[in-house]
Amino acid sequence: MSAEPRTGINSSFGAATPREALAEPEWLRSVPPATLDMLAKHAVLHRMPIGSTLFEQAETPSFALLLVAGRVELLGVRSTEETLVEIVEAPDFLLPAAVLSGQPYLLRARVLDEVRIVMIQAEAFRDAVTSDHALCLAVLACQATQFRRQTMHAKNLHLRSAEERVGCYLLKLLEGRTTNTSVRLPIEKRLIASQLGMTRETFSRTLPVMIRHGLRVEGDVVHADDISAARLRFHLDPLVDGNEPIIPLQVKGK
Amino acid sequence: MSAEPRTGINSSFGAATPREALAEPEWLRSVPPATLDMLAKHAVLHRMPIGSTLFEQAETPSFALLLVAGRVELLGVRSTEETLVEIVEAPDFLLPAAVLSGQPYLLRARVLDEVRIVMIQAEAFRDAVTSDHALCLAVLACQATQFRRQTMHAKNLHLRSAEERVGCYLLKLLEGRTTNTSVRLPIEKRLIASQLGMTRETFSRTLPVMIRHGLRVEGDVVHADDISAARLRFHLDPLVDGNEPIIPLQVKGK
DNA sequence: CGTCAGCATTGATTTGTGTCAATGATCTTA
DNA sequence: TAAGATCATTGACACAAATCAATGCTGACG
Repeated sequence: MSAEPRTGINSSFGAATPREALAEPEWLRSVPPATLDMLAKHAVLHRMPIGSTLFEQAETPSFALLLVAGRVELLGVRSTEETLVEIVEAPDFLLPAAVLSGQPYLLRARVLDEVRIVMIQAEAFRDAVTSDHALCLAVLACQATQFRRQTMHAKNLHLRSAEERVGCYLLKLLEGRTTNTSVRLPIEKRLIASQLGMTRETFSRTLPVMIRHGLRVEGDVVHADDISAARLRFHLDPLVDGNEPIIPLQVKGK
Repeated sequence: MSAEPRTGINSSFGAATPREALAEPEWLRSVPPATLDMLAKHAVLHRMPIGSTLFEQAETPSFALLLVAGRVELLGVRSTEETLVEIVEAPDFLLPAAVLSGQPYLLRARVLDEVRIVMIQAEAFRDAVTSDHALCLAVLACQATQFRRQTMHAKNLHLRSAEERVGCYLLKLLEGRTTNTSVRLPIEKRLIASQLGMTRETFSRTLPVMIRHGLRVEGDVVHADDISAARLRFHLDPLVDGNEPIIPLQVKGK
């Protein structure tokens, strides 16, 4: 493995207060400052280290958690088994569905990167959503995007073989950089494996196979020996691999 | 198999016009009549037979589809493969996420029962959501509930074996009726199988095994020979098997 | 600097489910 | 009522991926 640590793109060391943090996500831009003030009044800004559990399955949410920096994995749990259901990247809300409906969380949330979160009292959050239309639209946009991500994830798992999932994952990494012919794996292999719905071992075994299709992984670096060969074998599908941004609709008078 | 046909509980032959249909779902109650009028003006009421495709994957939605009676399956498609992602039961919206964001559908929608749907022009729907807070909250509640259903489905598939999924499915059917010791399967076995994420063959093979745990399936009837034995082996979990209703928050003035 | 914990790799083996194929049951339609 | 379609069952088999197990690697920390 290489020497330098793998850091996320989240250097956003900005925000020192909840109010500042609430100003960061673009998709909260359209929310009136007064509403954000109100939310901030019932919120605290927190920093949590890797591996911390933000909430546990079956817990009833007492806060709405706005992730302002870092990544969180959402896991379905059954005694000792865990299965990754989604990875949330800042800026986004963590399972707004549970908070809004006041129902227990269906998943466990664990910190992947070091994260910064705004914890907004659930009651205050619901009040804000019911009293401010713009916020309601923003949350709806979050929820809609997360729903589609979950759908894509399900399709990826059920419609592709392990090998294809790995191939497409690597290919997608490379497509990001048009110029470069090699990329760093953004996270540990065990996490990629769980994201792709397979065991570490299977992932490990699948990597060498990729050489046959023009992709070589050494340590945590991906080399595109023959990217057209890779594209020939693996087909990225925007309906599975797409990155869809959160774009709230804008309030309109009647 | 028994002689009598299996009919859904959806006899709601009510609504003859879009406007009437929009008045039916309880979770639209809090939406001002004026808004529903406006939606109805841009909508048509349609009836579709079993097997019809309501929309195709990758299509860009031109209508918001409100399911007022019947059931629809949402399928991920890859060439000839299909995988069931969700089953939507009336009354509910079909993939509001796609309509709101104006992005292409990620799934194919196919009619299970005969359905009745209100087709609302997408643009009119978005306008209504951006101009009426109550509707926005109602759609948000739909979207949130669907998100949680999808999460439960994912957990069911990944955290339980095929046998457990079948057992829990049958057990859940029986738990509905406290009095009775036997129930009809509500849908064809092939559909149950796909709902449980397995092939017909596997489902077929798993049924006889259930006898060991006090559940006997003959034709399309489930007999609870020893329901406590079944409960001992299979554990229903509200975080996986729960039925959560759509309950929108109510608009509140500032 | 050595020890220890977590990750990664590799091999041998198992196993749950899918696939393919054949037959029978049931329902539909002419 | 016969024919054809769809669904269900059953068996034999294949195979992808998980599991178990052993080893090496890397990085953290006293």
